[in-house]
Amino acid sequence: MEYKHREIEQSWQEYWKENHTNEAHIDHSRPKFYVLDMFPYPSGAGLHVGHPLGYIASDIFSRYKRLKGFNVLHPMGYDAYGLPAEQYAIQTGQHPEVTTRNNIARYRSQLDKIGFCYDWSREIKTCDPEYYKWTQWAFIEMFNHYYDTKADKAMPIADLVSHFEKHGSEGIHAVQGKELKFTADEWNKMSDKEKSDTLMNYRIAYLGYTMVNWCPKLGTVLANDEVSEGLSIRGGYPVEQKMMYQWCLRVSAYAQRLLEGLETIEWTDSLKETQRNWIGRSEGAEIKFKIADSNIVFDIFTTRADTLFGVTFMVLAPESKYVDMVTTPEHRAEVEAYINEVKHKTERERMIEKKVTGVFTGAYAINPINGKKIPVWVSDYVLAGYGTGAIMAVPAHDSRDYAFARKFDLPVIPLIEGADVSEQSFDAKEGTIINSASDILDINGMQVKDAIARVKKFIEEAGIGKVKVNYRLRDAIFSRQRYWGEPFPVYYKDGIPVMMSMDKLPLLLPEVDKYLPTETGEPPLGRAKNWKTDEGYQIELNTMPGFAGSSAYYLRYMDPRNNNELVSKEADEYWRNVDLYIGGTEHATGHLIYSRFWNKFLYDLGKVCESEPFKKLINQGMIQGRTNFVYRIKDTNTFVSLGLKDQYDVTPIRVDVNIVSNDVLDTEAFKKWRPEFDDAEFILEDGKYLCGYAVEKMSKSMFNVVNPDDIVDKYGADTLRLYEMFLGPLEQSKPWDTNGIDGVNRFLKKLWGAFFKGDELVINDEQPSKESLKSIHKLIKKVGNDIENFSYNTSVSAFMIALNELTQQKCTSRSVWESFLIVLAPFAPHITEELWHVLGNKGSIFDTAWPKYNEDYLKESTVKMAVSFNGKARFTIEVPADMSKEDVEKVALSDEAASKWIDGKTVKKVIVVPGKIVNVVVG
RNA sequence: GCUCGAAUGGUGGAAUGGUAGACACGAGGGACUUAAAAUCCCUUGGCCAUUGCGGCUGUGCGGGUUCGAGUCCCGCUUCGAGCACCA
Repeated sequence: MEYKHREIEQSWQEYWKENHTNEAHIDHSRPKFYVLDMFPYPSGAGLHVGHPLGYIASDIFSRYKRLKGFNVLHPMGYDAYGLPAEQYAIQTGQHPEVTTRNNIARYRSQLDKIGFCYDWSREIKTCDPEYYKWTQWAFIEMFNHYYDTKADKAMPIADLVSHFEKHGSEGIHAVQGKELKFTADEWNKMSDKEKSDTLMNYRIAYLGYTMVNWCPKLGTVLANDEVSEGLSIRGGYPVEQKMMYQWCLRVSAYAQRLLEGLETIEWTDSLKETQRNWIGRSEGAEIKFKIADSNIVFDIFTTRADTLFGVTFMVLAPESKYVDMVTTPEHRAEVEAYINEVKHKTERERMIEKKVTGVFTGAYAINPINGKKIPVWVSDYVLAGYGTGAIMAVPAHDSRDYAFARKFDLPVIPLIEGADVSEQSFDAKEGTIINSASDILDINGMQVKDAIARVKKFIEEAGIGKVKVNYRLRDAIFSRQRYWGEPFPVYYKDGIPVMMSMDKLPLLLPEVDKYLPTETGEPPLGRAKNWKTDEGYQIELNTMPGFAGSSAYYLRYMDPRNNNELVSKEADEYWRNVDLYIGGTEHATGHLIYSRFWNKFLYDLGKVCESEPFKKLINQGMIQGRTNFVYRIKDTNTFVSLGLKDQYDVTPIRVDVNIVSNDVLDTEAFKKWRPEFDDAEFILEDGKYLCGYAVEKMSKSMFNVVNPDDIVDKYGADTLRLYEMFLGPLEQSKPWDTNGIDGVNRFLKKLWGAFFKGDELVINDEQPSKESLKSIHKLIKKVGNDIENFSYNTSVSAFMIALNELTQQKCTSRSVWESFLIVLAPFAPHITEELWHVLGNKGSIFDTAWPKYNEDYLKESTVKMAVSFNGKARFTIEVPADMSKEDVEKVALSDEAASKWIDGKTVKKVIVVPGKIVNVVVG
């Protein structure tokens, strides 16, 4: 009988659908297991063969867990808001919703063909009002909370308000934008607008003036993780810095908990490291510097309090408010010119130039440790957004300060014994301190580490500063000046932002005539008719960013149709959090930070019961494209095969990989591929045209896109699934190469063939042989271990080995083959279901249990051991597997060859490792 | 610059510190076939021997620990990833 993958796969996919095989329900009699894929943004290009890699891995794991008796939740949905659909809308006028719906339909049909076990009854789309109602709800909750540092969690803003009414700002423990001080009386006298503005300083979702990444080409601000090297990730357009009044999320309040939480989850070290870098905790001190002959005092942040004696100048960021305050009249013109110049440079220009620039303000600060007067400069190498936007410069021990000092001829005072600072700074945090003494403090002779601690303690005692921990993590900018996103449930009453009540949610995205900013430069929602509340108040014109919808979607899957809550308590307490999350590394600093933040916020509110959303996370590698090249002889239409191309002057041309097989070009298809090639001629080698290849990103423009639909059609979904896993370790990036796919396809055909002789089923109820039991139990053990360790490629090899062994043993025993099918089922669900059925079983193979393996079958009666002398293997002995160590030694030494070798020398040591090698040390 | 990871045949890749190269692709040879496809069998790291059995060498480079190192340690080289005027 022939293996007909098309019929088999279609019929089982229908069976699963009709029987709701993959739907999950709360069931307290079974342990739960939640397996999640990072849901895709449905792009217009559809899925290529790289996308399903992670989905296949999670599918295998889900099916395996199910066979192991777990109640598995394995849902899928779409991250449906995104720029491409909107850009397409701008160009064509087609509503992004239409584009998105079409793309989703395409994705769905592609996913269905691969035979995933998703519970589609739980499907969600972030652009669905029933879904984004809860995104809007979470935003309102964030608006209504502040972060309390004493309780170390989010608390209702109302608590803060009542504190203000009684005590003013005195005695609060709140994370705040600026340090504000006011009395109860002052608070009570504030206007509603003033109160609103003041509270923005504390709310977790707040409106604030911040420096944002503005992308003029996209017409919107972007989050830090959406920008790389001064260019937007989407589209690669230049990004500039701009002050804007924006909605922000106070993610920074959670910095420490986001850092600590990493200790409790099973993520790869590199991913945790990336998040630690992004959070960027740095311990240091904030020290007060007074401007000479004035009352102005400003703080600087440093991690090197020990270098206070080496400060030879101060630097303010151009955007610092102190610049204006300290600049002397004589220097004002020069300083203003400099600031103007800096302002007009984009971030990218600043980075490319890397020139040392700056200007003197004319002011002097007083070093609090020794009373020395030091000049205050302005330079763009100091960032406004980090620390206090001001630094103390220690050129001897900081390379940036050093470069600045050399350029402007400022003094350099070495503070560490033996450090040569004539050519470059000495940045290392080690050595013995010198030149560091004054009337009030002497740290000479101390080691750097101790000196830092000493100075920190001193400045706190002397009241000239305080110990401070800074984080690089910034608050997330939450407004986008775009159309295709969640509308903010906010309206403005007399200039005061007001949250809508829950009964007004979801606030639906309105229709607009064009997806472009208004003539007055307002976001596209400015075009919406009647974008006002019933009372006539203007509704917010910005929309939420892409990460808004993806930050809590894993919770919604637990209870996707609940109209009263994001997730019911019952569902949350059963499914808890994601046990296994699979997705790409590109979300390491975006989605995976925001989700953790969002989850912790909901945790503070008591809405979810786990403080971390994703217990274990696996990053699947990227599948790159494998581009094929043909070589055209210059100024001709003749193409020369790879091996002969060096004899000619050729231009390499990318050719569609779909008309190339095993690097051999289908020349007829090539002629038809493009009109200009229809009279192409070829210089062949060995009668074939061989193409060159290169590994590149998989994309249409490289002609290297392989569509999974084509593979499924030609070889079947089971072959695709096995082959994707066989390609290499899951977490490693690798190029797609269809060349090897015949191997796994052959394996499935052989498996099919093993069940039949002609059209007759050959499987019977005979007792399996010892060898067959050994082969199958070896396989059960190996595959179980491999799946738990995500080592799927070696599993595929194990199946091939086991199949070869069983066929060679002519094994036809039903029990053995049934075990084989169950173990293979997670990888190749269709063929195993079919053969399971052929064996006379009813129902789905996934309703059975994973076979138990018996260690006894794996034990060898005898083992071969290599006996080696001084590490060189000499001969092999065969001994009973359960022989004692001492007896093995005796056998090894009594062996004829051994005595010959030892002749004339004495045995120093005999090392016996059970089942391994006997090593005899002679000398 | 800092942090993390990687380097094994023609290719993708296997190897709890214990006979490196499993498994697969490709390649070469053979069987079946009028022929091709499909299928099956043999060979396949390199060098030498192949009228012997086999021998030598070999996991990016240089050291070290160990009876024994692809694996552990130290120092490099190259590639990849993340962060980056973060004070």
